[in-house]
Amino acid sequence: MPELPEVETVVRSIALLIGRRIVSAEFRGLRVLRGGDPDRLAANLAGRRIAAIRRYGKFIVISMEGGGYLLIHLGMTGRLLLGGDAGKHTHAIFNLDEGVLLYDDSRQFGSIEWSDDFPKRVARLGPEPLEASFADFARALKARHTRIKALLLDQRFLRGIGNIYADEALFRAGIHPLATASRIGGVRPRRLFDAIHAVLTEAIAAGGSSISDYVDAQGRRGFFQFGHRVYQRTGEPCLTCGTPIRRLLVAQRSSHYCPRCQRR
DNA sequence: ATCGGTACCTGCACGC
DNA sequence: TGCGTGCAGGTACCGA
Repeated sequence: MPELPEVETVVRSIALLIGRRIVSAEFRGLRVLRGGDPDRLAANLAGRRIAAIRRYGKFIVISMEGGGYLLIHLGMTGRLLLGGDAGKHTHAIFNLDEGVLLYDDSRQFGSIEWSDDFPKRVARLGPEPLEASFADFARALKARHTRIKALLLDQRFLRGIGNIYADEALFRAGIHPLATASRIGGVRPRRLFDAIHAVLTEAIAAGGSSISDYVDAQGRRGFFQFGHRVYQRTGEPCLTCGTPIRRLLVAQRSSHYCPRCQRR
């Protein structure tokens, strides 16, 4: 579920944990723990204090006092929850000197891993969409001969954009999802850059999109789903021209677009 | 090196 | 009620 705006909202909602101490940690059945040793990680975390919590694209990086990083990715259904009871899909429990933090993930596409050094998975990512310069964006766009929708989903191009915000940005920019990135010319690179900026900024302000069950660490739903113009609106009228929104598959992902506003 | 397709996992909505 | 199908904010990995 979570793309950049949702992960940003989660990070903000757990910022109050900075300075807290992890008393103990428990990991259950973990596919999510990516081959790491649950007991060793629990022992490593016990007694350590949280120094910083930052977001890089869709990754959450928790820096620990004394060095080392806890890397968390929410996958499709991952949730970090402050307080509450452990359930069927709770895979990690962090007992803090004040309160408890749970990691919940029904589909188990998320991950939790420890890294002594700054995580390589994060170092490999492209720039933050809200920090990248237009010049760099335009240059990178021109260099890629792939379909624009697939490129927006590529975390090495920009980090943090997922299926919802890719579709929403392309709609706002009037670009067809199958357009070849390098052949997007004229004012359209600028329009796409601005559209990405606008849609992410608006979504963060709205606390993200809650399609089915996304919530922040305090259990609050976002409301940017009410601002979606094409995502999951197949068959409904385009808000600009009334043409029914269409859906097609690009890179095995649903892409929603207006065939009139987004010509090939 | 770059691509596009598949695998991973659970839950839900739908048609029969 | 149950069963099969398709779909869902994710990334990693494979072969071409």
